[in-house]
Amino acid sequence: MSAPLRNIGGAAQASGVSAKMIRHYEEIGLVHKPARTESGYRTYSDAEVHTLGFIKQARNLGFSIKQIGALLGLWQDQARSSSQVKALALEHIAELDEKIREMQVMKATLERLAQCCHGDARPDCPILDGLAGK
Amino acid sequence: MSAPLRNIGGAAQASGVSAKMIRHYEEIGLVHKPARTESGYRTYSDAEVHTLGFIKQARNLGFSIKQIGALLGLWQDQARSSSQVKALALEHIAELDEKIREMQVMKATLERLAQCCHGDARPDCPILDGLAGK
DNA sequence: GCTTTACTCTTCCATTATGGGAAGGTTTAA
DNA sequence: TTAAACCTTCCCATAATGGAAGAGTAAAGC
Repeated sequence: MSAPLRNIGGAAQASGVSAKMIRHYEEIGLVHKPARTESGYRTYSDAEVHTLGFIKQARNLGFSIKQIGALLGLWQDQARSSSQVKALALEHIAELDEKIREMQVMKATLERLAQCCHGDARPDCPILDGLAGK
Repeated sequence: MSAPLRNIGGAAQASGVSAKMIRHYEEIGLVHKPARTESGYRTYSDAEVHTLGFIKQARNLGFSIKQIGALLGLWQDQARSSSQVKALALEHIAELDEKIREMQVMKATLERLAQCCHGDARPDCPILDGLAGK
């Protein structure tokens, strides 16, 4: 009962990361180069698939690839302190918050303009006027 | 008192769009090719600078270049109906809303994980556990 | 064993919007 | 006249993902 090895399609299905992205993550050094069969096919162990799943979860939470690299380093570092991880998470939360706020401002401005626009067959339009700086 | 013509630097300063981006917008056909001096410098009229300012405002509200192309078309179309503009705006509001919602979910999930993390010198960390799918 | 089908391989191109920089010509002001 | 401040084009880079082409490989059916 050796660890099951999968080629890239199986690893993709098991981890939720597309084969395309797995190759990409390898190319940019986010994950180690996997073993290859004699004919050159990549083969992935359970541990490698698990790592890909970790990356997938982190992407789902909006972490950048750079941040994920740091998270992976901490994950695999037995001597990490949880404060390091928490700092990364809080930093990302702050980024999310800023982007959310920016978009809420955009949305509010647009809604205000849209509310003033009668939205019928006539050409005059406060939305365009607003964009034109009037 | 003919209309003052500016070269690209002046147009950039007056519109808030960088010279780099003005050239880019020209290249992708978002704005018309401006006149050139004998030596090849672009020259911009007030109307062209105004158009660039329009684009800048639309970008500030998060419209995509494609959407801005449509907005510009409507802006310059005397026969437009305000309902067309409003439809574009509402569509974009819906996009913003969706992105905001996605990020709020990310943020809430992360905050929940971070709250469980004691954030001290010990290595055990619910954030990493969460990412690892535990 | 042969054929077909489903993988996989690499390499290149595209996306979105923006910026940096190099190498060289022009304008302007001292 | 020369130096600074412009401008030109062209190429490259970002972040994350996808697609397609052209060629090799694996597995299943018959």
